[in-house]
Amino acid sequence: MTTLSGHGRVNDLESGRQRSTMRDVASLAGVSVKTVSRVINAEPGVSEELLARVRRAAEQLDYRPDFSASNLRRADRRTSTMGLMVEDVANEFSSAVHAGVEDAARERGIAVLTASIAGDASRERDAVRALASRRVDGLIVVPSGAADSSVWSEGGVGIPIVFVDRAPRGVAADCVLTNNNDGTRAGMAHLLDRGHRRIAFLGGVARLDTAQERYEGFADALAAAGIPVRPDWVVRDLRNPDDASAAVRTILASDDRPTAIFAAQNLLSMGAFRALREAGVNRSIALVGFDDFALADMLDPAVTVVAQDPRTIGRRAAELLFERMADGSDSPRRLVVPSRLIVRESSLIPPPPA
Amino acid sequence: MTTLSGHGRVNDLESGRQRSTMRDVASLAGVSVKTVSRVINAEPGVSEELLARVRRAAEQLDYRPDFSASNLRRADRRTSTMGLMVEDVANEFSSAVHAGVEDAARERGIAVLTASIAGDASRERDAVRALASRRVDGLIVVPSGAADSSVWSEGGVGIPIVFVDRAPRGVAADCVLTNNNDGTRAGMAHLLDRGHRRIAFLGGVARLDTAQERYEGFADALAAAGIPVRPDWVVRDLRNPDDASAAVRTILASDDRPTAIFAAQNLLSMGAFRALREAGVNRSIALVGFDDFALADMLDPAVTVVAQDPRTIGRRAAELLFERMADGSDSPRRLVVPSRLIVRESSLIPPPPA
DNA sequence: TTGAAAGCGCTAACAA
DNA sequence: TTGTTAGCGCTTTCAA
Repeated sequence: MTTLSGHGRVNDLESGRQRSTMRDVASLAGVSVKTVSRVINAEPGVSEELLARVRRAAEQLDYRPDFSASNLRRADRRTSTMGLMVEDVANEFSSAVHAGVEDAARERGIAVLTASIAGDASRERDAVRALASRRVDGLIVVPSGAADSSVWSEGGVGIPIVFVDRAPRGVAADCVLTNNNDGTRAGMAHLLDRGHRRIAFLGGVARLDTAQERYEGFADALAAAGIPVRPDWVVRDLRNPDDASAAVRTILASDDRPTAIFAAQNLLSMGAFRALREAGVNRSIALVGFDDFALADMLDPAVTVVAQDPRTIGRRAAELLFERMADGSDSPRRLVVPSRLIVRESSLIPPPPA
Repeated sequence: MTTLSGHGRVNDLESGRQRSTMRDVASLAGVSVKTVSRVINAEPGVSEELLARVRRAAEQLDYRPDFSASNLRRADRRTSTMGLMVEDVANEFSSAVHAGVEDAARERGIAVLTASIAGDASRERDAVRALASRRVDGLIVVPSGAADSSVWSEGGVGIPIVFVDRAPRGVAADCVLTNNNDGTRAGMAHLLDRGHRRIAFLGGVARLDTAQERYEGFADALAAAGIPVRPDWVVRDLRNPDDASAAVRTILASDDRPTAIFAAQNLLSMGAFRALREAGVNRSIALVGFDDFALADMLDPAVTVVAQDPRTIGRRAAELLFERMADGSDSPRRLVVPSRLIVRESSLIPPPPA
């Protein structure tokens, strides 16, 4: 076995191979199991002497309490474990949310189980089942939009859930969101202020509220400026950077080019930037993206973004979940973590003189 | 409670609130618990009729097996849960490893608990304890180097561990590594081929084998070319992009500048690039980095890297762990996932004519 | 302050 | 093919 044995520990032989139980500790300390239980759980009412004896025995046997056994018998049935379901743990936004969730969870001694669902409905179902079977105390979910909301009613039964980034339609639940519409309007206002009138829009999976709200923010901003939406400059349902690059190439192929592009998500901004650069127009067509991303400020030109704060979003979601688990009152809460416009260079490109 | 109840399901009242057990299913189906257990675990030898009856009852009650109870009784005591300890889940390398681990784990129905340890020895200890108490079947660890290897002997007792990226000193265990020395030499050979003789080195925490091997690769490459190491151009123990930026600024401040820089880690490459760009020399001093990173190819100039394959590393580590859990033979295995040089533009900058 | 007995939800071992 | 009994490691309940 690669199982590590205790290098240089005194009692290698007794403790090394076999996991010791409370009973082992009890018999070594010469007390009852219940006394050991009291010591391990820091319950009051154990004499100093026994306390010391039990501790020593536990140390000697390298005793580790068994969460599942404890949980099984315990009245509240808490596992001190929560689940986090995201699109893809390797994605910059998801992993920042994850980090925020971990921060909050660690403070409370709660462990985090993660599952990437990759926009796949069946994986979404499987993940819920897997987490439910492991009796997580709660769930934080960035819904993929692939599965309909029934997953959350059938599957989530009995587990408190907090949704992040977007709530599935028709399910009233706690959620932590970004102000998508306002954020997009702020980005658009900035472009309009700089004289842009011909602006293209690159949007994500339209079924998601997030994407929908950002599109509406775009449309609202144009409407407020008295500019009609040009359907040929609006491409939605884009799923990855390559989709976005292709969309930009198509738009650029026309004689009638926009002077600026709004990309509604970080992967789309990256894809758009790539296409602009490959076409050699990265310094002549303006770009604003929703979501910040690493090195956005190091590109040429540095990309202006409407930045979300995914780590804070994750932390708030976890805190909301813990409150939920504790009180369980019946009014779903909706938290908005504001976005902010970070003006860099890509939006400062003026429209060409007509 | 925000706990979701089954929207539109037939048996909301029975199933909604209370979690049902095997006993509930058994009594609803009119069979014994053991029969239900057989059905749930797909054991053979149950008549078609009872099978159907049990399944219907389970469905009706929205029954979910309880992993911890099952695990408690089961002979092999497997929890079908594993742990992953990384520096920081939000880091690009870590999260790619995580994704690879998840890929392999999902195929086997194993859930992944994650913990970020942020190079903090006490967090490393806490995480091991937390995971051990939850009885994970195995552990994949990217050691921070902050804690000494005793964590892995004291703490890891009884749990199979696979180390990734670097193995802690003095512990013989399975690990999955990159060919750090070779990779670095390949990057250096490329720079030397292009005529560079004055090359600076930016290294990570020197205590880690990874960083040490990369430094040795650098030194070896210079030695082979008959070039002495210039101590003022070697900066090690850099922990983040800012450290790297500062180091580059210091190096640039001297009259005697290098013509190229080798950065031994992705965060350091980013920091180095930033400093070069801010000094306006990003197009005149060559740069090669270890580790690829998002948008490296979109920078100006696109950054040449020695790319690791962190997702594959994660997958291989998980597969190695599963083998370990299954067989448990006693020879630690060491897997090397090769890196490869991706030549982009930053290394094609020639040294200025002497 | 301490401990004995029962039982959490499930599966192993065995019996019918 | 089906069911019964015991017990996994722990906490609850209650008695000493």
